[in-house]
Amino acid sequence: MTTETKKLRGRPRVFDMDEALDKALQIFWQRGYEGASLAELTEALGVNKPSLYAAFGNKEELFMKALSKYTTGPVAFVRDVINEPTSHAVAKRFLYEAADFLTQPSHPKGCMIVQGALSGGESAEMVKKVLIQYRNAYENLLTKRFEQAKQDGDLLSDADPHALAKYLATLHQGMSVQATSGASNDDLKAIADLALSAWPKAK
Amino acid sequence: MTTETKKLRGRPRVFDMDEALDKALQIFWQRGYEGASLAELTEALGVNKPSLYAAFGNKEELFMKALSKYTTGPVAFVRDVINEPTSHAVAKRFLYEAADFLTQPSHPKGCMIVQGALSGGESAEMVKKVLIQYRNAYENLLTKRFEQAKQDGDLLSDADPHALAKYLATLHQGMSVQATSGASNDDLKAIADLALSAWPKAK
DNA sequence: TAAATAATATACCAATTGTTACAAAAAAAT
DNA sequence: ATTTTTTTGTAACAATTGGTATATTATTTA
Repeated sequence: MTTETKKLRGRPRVFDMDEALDKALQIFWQRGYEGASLAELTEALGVNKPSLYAAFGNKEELFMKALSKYTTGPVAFVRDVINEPTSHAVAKRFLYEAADFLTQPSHPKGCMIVQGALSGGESAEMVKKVLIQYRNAYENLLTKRFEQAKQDGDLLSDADPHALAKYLATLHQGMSVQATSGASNDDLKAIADLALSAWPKAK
Repeated sequence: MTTETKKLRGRPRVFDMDEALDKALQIFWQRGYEGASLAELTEALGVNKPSLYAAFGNKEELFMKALSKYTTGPVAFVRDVINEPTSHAVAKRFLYEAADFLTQPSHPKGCMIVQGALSGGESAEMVKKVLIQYRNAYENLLTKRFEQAKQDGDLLSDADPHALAKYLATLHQGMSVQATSGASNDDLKAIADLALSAWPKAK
């Protein structure tokens, strides 16, 4: 029993918070933080503004919660990537799964962490910063994995873990832009293959 | 005499259209289409709204004109890239100049054609489309250059010009995101070097 | 000097932005 | 049955959005 439904008093909430957050995620994913208006959000969620504010706080908090759901939901798989046995396998799986994910027709194209708030006005500043942190966090994860690969002898001593991680992150971010612009899964796979041919050989 | 200053009648314009457009470009470059408000634009240009509208049309037209200035100004150099003698030289110069340009401290980080309107509300739809066209146009330029390289024997017959062009475009777009997120010139150069090591050898 | 022309500044417009007061409604607790 | 608690719906809020009407000012032409 994960969700302990304790008897709460007061008028019961008419909507499911998790479903609502999911719908908010879709909107933010597609429109970006500033591009998503509260009118569109409440409309899509089927929840009026006071209820939305009571449940999630303001727009920024709603975005952050949707973002959190994004990282533990749709893109949770990327954390497993580092468990591949070799650095090459890590890179390959990362780029291939990115290609699949970014072009999936079941949800908006591209990555929310990349496109959620790249540019924008003053009001998007905080969201922008947080998204940069998310991107850096994942990049650091890859860096550490490739440092490990060096210790394993899987990467030669002249390999640069930081550069390799940034290379993959850059490709992912570029592929995200490509996907949003209409690139197909095959297009991205071809890019991934080309990119992988640059991968340093093991000893 | 490029600018024929014909005697116009009526009250003379108090601001320089070219300078004003340049300032608008900076704002759009940094904020994106939707993120740039008319208040910020008029403030930065030192021109009040009626004058701005009389001179450039509405916000969308102003953006398009700034975009046009962008392509014939700051990023005009990318058209020369295809004149390099080999496909590898084209790729190298493209990525290196991108690294320099995207991190230059004299103007906003990143590329306006990438970040100008990746996501956004309904009102940004047209701008979004136009930016995609610009990106595709340059990608096609690279594709054609690499098709030529195949005919030249500079690329082997199994090379895929389309994929190579998309590979470079993707790297550029990813590097643009990286630059906006704080990556340094050296970071981007290291990415470029790695990316170039994937380049197919000539016969 | 007067007429014609065009850009200026102020002040406004309706529509939308994110956010909230407030009263009615629905449940549990007393 | 009444109180307490919480959510709901309506309706509003000030601020900002992109965009203009209008009157004034500055210039050239006649």
